[in-house]
Amino acid sequence: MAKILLAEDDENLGELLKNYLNAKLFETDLFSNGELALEGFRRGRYDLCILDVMMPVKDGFTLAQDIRTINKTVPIIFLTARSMKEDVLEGFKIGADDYITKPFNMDELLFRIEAILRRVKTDTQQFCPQAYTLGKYTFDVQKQLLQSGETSHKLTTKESELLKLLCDNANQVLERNYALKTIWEDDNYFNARSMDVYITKLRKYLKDEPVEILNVHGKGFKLVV
Amino acid sequence: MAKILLAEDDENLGELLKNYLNAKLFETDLFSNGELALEGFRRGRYDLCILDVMMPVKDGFTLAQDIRTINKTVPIIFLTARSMKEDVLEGFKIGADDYITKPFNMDELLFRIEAILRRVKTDTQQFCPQAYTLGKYTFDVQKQLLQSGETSHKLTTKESELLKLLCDNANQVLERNYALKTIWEDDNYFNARSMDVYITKLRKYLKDEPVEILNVHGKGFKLVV
DNA sequence: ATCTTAAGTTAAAGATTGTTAAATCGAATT
DNA sequence: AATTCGATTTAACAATCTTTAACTTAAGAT
Repeated sequence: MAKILLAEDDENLGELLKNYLNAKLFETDLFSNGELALEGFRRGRYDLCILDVMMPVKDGFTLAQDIRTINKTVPIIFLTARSMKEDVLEGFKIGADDYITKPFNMDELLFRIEAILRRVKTDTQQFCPQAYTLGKYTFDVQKQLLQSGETSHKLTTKESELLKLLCDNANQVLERNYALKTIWEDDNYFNARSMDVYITKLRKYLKDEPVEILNVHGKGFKLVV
Repeated sequence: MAKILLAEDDENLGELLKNYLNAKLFETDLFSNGELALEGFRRGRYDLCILDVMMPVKDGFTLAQDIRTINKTVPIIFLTARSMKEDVLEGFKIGADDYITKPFNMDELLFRIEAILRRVKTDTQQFCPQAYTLGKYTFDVQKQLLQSGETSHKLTTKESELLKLLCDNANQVLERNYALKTIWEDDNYFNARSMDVYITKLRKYLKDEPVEILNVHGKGFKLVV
């Protein structure tokens, strides 16, 4: 989840924004002036900054420049009191990604945030190599490979997806409808039967291992390790 | 210098914008409706699209969606007649990077364009090198060359385009229909089979490398590095 | 105990993908 | 205009993946 630095001296607006953004599943830290915000920026790792232009102690533009000396790429959005053209252009010169004039619509701000993060994110998606240990096997999720020194099985996509879900929920019940919606995109009778077939396949791979796929009647399956 | 696609049915405004942007050292192509613009997009390589929402034949939103099926990342800015909130939110949902309401200030548009291009540029500098590393090979996209000290393969255009898409989406699923629309311009049965042939070719080049092109049944392919 | 529903297993059917080779296309050259 | 050559598409067949079907077994309820 993206972390947002919010610098806004108006306490009411600041809290309102923070709550709104947090409700939208962002993690927002609010600072009431530019100095504090800069300190906060040094301390934490933020994915995006929203800076009010008019603030006591250190205004938004100065703050932005300070942030830029620390981090040249973090997206910055300015909030300006009204459409002061000079302000706007000044902001973009510093390297703003966007600006919004007060009063503004929350949804619009949200969409602008999302538009910017989307652009940043598509390239930041770094792969996280995932591997689980199942008895003598190592399950490489990326490569869809179940391998040990002696033997190895190349898994099909569905086998791999299902095994991954089971591993993610090891020793817990993986609910049928959740697995079906996640992997098969719809939980109907036929997909459920298809899933049963794949459970059988996985059990065959793991039959000599000290792990077991148990059925929880009417609920789902549990991988016991 | 960045190339801009401009779709605007109002001839006066369109020419004005085009001249302004060209004066600012962009290379701008103007299209007077959505159909022509889409055709132009297929033909040329653009760094940014500016689309009027209200256009005859094909409106801006439909055009944007068509463009997105061909290219998921090219920045899009909408021009809306007035601040129609629904329009705005709709636009962002499609994946707009920004929008501007008419009447607008040319300088502001320019700064917004620059802000977006700046971000795209830093991203591409950081994450999308012109060359990828695949095992012992270096894949030079420009030169369509897959080379190592010992061996090197000159790739054909299609081989190279497909490998580039796979590299861009490394460790993620490259969807069949996306690849087909991007490289083959149409996803029909025969193009799909043609793509399969090229997957085989690429696999042969990479057969001794620690990278692999996996099939995701019914979805597409995944280059695992 | 009996009944109903869920799950297990296996095999076949259906669909997608892998591979190779031949046919076609298009640009460059004769 | 014909020829050549490489690139791409089409065709044919093989292999693999997924779903469906049929039948069996197990679990829970009456």
